[in-house]
Amino acid sequence: MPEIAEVETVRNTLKKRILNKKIIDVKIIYDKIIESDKKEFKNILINNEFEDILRRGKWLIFALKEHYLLSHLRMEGKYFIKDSKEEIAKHEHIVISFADGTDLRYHDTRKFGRMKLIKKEALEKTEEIQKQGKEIIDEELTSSYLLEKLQDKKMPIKEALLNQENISGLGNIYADEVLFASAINPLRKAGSLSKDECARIIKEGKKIILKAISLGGTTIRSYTSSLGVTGHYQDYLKVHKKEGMPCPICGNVIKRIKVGGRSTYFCEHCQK
DNA sequence: AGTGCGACCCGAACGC
DNA sequence: TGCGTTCGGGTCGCAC
Repeated sequence: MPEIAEVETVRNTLKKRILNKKIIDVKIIYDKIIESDKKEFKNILINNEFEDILRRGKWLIFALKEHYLLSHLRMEGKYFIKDSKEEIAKHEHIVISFADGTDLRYHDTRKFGRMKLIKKEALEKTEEIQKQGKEIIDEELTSSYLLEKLQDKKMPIKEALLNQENISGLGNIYADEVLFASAINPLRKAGSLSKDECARIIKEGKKIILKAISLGGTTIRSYTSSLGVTGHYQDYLKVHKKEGMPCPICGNVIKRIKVGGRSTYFCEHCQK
């Protein structure tokens, strides 16, 4: 699933449902999801409680008493809240049971998601967190910052936007949308962008992501974020998944190409 | 260092 | 209907 808008939606939804409830049981059904020690995972979680849920880039960060549980949903990870009495469904890999008779269940069809338990003081030293670039919605993200990150890079700008070390929070869908809104061709060499073009990416990126967050993210195919929340940003997509359809600005046909192995949709006429 | 590609997984969509 | 193929809202690791 996750791009930043979806992860933020999950965070906001879960915060209302699971904070400060005592954890009484943990079932690990598919253990490769957990990158840290599996025994410790259970031991630390049981009798603990979630005090808060934070986010850094696409990482969800569940705050326990002395630890953080880092969770990355990758392509299709979802969280559901269910009655503990309900049978474990297919693709539910981690089940965290609370004292009030409800479960937080991690569901991941493709098993790409990852979880990792760390001590609180280790957060800033944790590689996954530490290497994240400034967030697309961070007030401190400036065109000079982006210009410097892209400097000398020969890779296509689309690929550079997907690398979370440059800017964090954009994924394949929104990268296409941001480049379209900024009138920049996805194949342009990242290092060739002007400061003004960097400013456009930031301005349009913020606008798009904030709107997507307000709409609960994007639902493509049957993806619904946790708890059956369905995003509605897909109604606003201008180029992504629109191959063969007319460009909403000039009417030319939207093209689909591969960039860095990922499907990329754009308008040749509007994006030079 | 930079780039390209397979791997991780599974199901849905697509082509015949 | 059935069957094989392709592809994907992400990221890492390995080979050049």
